[in-house]
Amino acid sequence: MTLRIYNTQSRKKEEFHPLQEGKVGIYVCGITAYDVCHVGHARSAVVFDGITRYLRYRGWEVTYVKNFTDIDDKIIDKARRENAGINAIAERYIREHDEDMGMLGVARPTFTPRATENIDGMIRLVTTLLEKGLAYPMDGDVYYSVERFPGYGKLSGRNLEDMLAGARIDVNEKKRNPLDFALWKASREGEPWWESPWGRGRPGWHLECSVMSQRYLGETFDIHGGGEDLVFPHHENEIAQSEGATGKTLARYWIHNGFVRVNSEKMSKSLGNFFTIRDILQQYHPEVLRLFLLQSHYRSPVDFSDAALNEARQGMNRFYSTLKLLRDIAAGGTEMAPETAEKDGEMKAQLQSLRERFCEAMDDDFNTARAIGHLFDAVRLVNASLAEKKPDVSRSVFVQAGKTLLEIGSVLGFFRQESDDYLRRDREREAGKRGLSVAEIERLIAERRAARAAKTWQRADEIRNGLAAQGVILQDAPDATTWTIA
RNA sequence: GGCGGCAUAGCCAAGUGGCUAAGGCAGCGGUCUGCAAAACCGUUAUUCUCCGGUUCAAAUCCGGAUGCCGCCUCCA
Repeated sequence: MTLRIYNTQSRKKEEFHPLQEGKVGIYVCGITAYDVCHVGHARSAVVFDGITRYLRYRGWEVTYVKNFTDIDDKIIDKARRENAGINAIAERYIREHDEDMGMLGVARPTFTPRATENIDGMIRLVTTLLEKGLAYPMDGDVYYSVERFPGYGKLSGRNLEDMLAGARIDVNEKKRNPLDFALWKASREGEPWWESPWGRGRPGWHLECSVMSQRYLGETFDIHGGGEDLVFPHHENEIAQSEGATGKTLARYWIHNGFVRVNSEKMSKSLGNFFTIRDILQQYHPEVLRLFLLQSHYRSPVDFSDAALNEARQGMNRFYSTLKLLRDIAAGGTEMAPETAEKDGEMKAQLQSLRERFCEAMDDDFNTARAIGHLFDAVRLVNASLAEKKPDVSRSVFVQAGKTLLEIGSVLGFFRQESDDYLRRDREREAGKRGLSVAEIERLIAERRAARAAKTWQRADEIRNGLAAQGVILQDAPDATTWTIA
């Protein structure tokens, strides 16, 4: 089976073959560290986390590089407003980013370089571009001359004439062509600076990625990713810089994730319609957010809402409820069929088929939505066997089913928690949101158990209906009553 | 103004030329249950925004219309 990836540059799905047998190099543009991350950042992180996990699951050795932009206008502004150093600002938001991503279960990239650690490399790259006649200095700035790079526009499907025809480009008389972009900016009063052959200044935004990707992955590497808003101009400019300097292809496959929307509009800082990751994780389990994000294909827009998250929550509860059943079986607490059960072979075949269908879906441009569908199929299969009075599948095969679910789920970053803990935390969180007291709920349940034991059904039903009116749903089992929030 | 994307059930969402149009949420009927809930079984799109075309065959390809969105300025 071959992995196929939609390449932004060709606008087609292409077969993926890494440059080096058995190894994959991937570079993803990270955040500018000037504020806390919102759900849009979470999507990008979760999508590329899933992609790298799958590439590893498939057996490739993956080097995953994700940078931090720690020198930029917005960081400087923020530092000024807060009367702090830019390092302190960047440091703070990088730390917060790492915390958020940690909570989301995003695995750390192999390397997380920062722009300011790579100034020397950037100066060298600008020097090369000047030597090649692809850039020109102007009053302490250095600009890239887009007309001198023949492939300019190839990633985003634009050409210079069309772009110039559109009148929305600000005029800067220092530039020879309005589309030229700054490689190096002379520093103004009070701004941070580094010494350079062109005077004291600081790098333009696009430069760092060209330098850092080459440093960790080489002149040509396999996959370059980021949010779709980076296609133009950021990634187009990276190509111009890197390929202009080396004469070699920068990245062989370009992957861009779609936006998170709110009421059909892009979630963004400037529109002010964003939700921070940490706020959402107060309301929902991280895996619920992951499920919400991965239930759509990574290139489609996804509309963020409380209702949508709650649907994902119901789905995740379905997974964990089944995992709990399987875990209880593994612990030996459930009476089971003998090891020679008649349907063992069938179940084993289904489990193998689950693996295959999962890989088939993921091989088709990381179709996590389809893959998750298969996971739900497996849940139904297991539940159906367990629903029978005498399951005709033996314990060891159910144990195997649990392992398979955990194995496949882990590729998507799911099922990282013990099912009992997950379900308990879900109850408590949801009760908290509604201002309900867990102790009071459990007291009423105990009272109802006594009523049921005494067969005073009226009182038992009164308690249950009262709780149900508040959204507390009871589930009576022979040995205990559990509860959940609707 | 230039360039591009999307439109599938009540909602979310896979499916990109040919078997019964995945899956989730919600709903309905049944099994189970003291009654419920969960789970399971069944059911909910003769049809994929609309109009034309290509084809033996189209949600899937082509043309047009309508609607929504994005990039072109910082943006995941």
